Amino acid sequence: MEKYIELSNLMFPELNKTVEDLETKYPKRNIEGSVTRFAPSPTGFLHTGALFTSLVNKRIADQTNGIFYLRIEDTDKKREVDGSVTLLTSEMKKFGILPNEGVMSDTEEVGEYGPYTQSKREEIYNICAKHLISKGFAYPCFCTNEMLSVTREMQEKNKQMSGYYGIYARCRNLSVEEMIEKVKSGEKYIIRLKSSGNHMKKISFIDMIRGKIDIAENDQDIVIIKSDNLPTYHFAHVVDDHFMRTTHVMRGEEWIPSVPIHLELFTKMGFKLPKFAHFPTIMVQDGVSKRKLSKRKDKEAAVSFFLNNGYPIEAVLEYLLSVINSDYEPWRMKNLDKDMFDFNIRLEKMNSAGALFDIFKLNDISKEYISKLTSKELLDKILIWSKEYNQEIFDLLNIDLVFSLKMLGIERDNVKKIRKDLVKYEDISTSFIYFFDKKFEEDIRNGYDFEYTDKITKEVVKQVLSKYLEIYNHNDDKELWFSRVKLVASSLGFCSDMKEYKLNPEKYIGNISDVAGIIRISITNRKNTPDIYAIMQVLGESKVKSRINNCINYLI
RNA sequence: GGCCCAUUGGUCAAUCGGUUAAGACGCAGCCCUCUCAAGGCUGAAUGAUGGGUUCGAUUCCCGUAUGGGUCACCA
Repeated sequence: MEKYIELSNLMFPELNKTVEDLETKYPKRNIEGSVTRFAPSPTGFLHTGALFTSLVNKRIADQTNGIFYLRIEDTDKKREVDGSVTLLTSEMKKFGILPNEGVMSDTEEVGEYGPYTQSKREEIYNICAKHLISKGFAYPCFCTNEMLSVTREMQEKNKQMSGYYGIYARCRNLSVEEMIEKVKSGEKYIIRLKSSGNHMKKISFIDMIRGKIDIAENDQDIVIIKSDNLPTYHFAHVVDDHFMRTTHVMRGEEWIPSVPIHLELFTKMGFKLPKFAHFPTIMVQDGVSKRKLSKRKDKEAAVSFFLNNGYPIEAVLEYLLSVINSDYEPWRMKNLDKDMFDFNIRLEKMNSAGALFDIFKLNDISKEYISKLTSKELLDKILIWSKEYNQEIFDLLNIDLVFSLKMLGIERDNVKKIRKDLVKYEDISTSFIYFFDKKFEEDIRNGYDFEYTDKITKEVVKQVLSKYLEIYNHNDDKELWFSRVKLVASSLGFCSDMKEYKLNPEKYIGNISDVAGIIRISITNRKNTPDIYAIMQVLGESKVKSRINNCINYLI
């Protein structure tokens, strides 16, 4: 025992703080609620899976009036990407996933349990590592990378379990005297856990989503402090989640296999275990098989995909909520006017199988969401979005805001007929583009999209437009307007009654919908649009007339 | 390969041993209709597989198959 203490003092001569000091400095939190965290590595943008993870953590904390904090796990300096923290925090903010504590931006940390950036916590890890060494639960390992890879190759050749354990853990069998000797002589080392586990023995832990999980004990002398003096994930996780007083460790299922390591570490440190929950991975269909959402292959893997395309934040969040707990949807249908966060998620209800990312479902939720907005709300949201993500749309809408508002109000501010053709804000640039003169003119530069037939010839189309223009009155109400269209139809040999037309199609050149279609194309150059009367009302008399006139001229 | 997790329609899924196996998305058809969207109605489509346990199994247990994860001085 004495010897271990001597060794630990030799390895950390400057360090005189103890684990007890840390316990005092980071006392148990005086709250009832759950303490959860999101702990990403600063390796780039916010991944969709990470958004899922952070949402659950956030909700569990909020639902219990607990604390949700953000911790940055930057112990791998090689993989770190500049600017990630700024990106990460700003993207989380956009989705409304604000931490109560921890890293708020790349320059700001809030809370009494920090620092919340792992690279700033070296001393804390060292104190804990020293503690382990002084107890004989950890030791310095002097093996070089070359030695380790030789061992690994041999293990592979002999089909043995790879890793640093048992007889392969050369340095664990060094006597303390030898260790002291080597350290004194300045030999380079890293620090390993001295595992006392038995791989043949099973232990179990309770996962809040999956229930009891039986798994082999850890017997690997895993590295806890690397040669750059920073901890590995396993050690940092145990130390941080203890001293930040996390009650619920909730992370992706890829961590399940390393839980035995964590369990041993918690125990050897004398820490109380937090509760664990491991989320299923969000998958994507790739041909016939499923795979993890991949940063490189799948555009929807990055949260910026939703932002760039103008998916309403609320829709993305609702979609995620429905993946977290599938009873969210029925709840939503029953509680139309409630806030989505009035819904309490439950870990036990979460499906443990990996869910496919379903863009159709997201689209549907998004359509539904947008359809419920008033035109004023919609305009405001699109303006906010486009200002940052789509300057062209922003400029177009700003040409005449009153006009834009009317445009978005078509078949909207009327509960009976809700349009659901807008999936995301970006769709403005396709489905509403003909409202803008500049864009419309560009569009017809290559001609109109009329489809001529034997009966409906270019000449007939021209006649329809001329006749329509002749009797058009902008002040008509909708019924009057339609009766005039009927008049145009019957005067030129079209049938103005659909039922009659279906009975005797051969008697007519075409029907009322052909006439409306011709007018539609002359004004919008689209075969499909919302109510053509409403469109004309928004465009105004002079634009309508000049567009029809232009079209007639084109046909000559 | 070892270990771990998973497996109900194309997708998300409900069922706390007994159901005509919900619902949603998507798909198809019909109705409504100036086109589209929406809406209404209808439809096709599901318990991977082999054994147990049980009066009875989608539900519990075991094997097999398939998919995913993990075996670093990365997280």
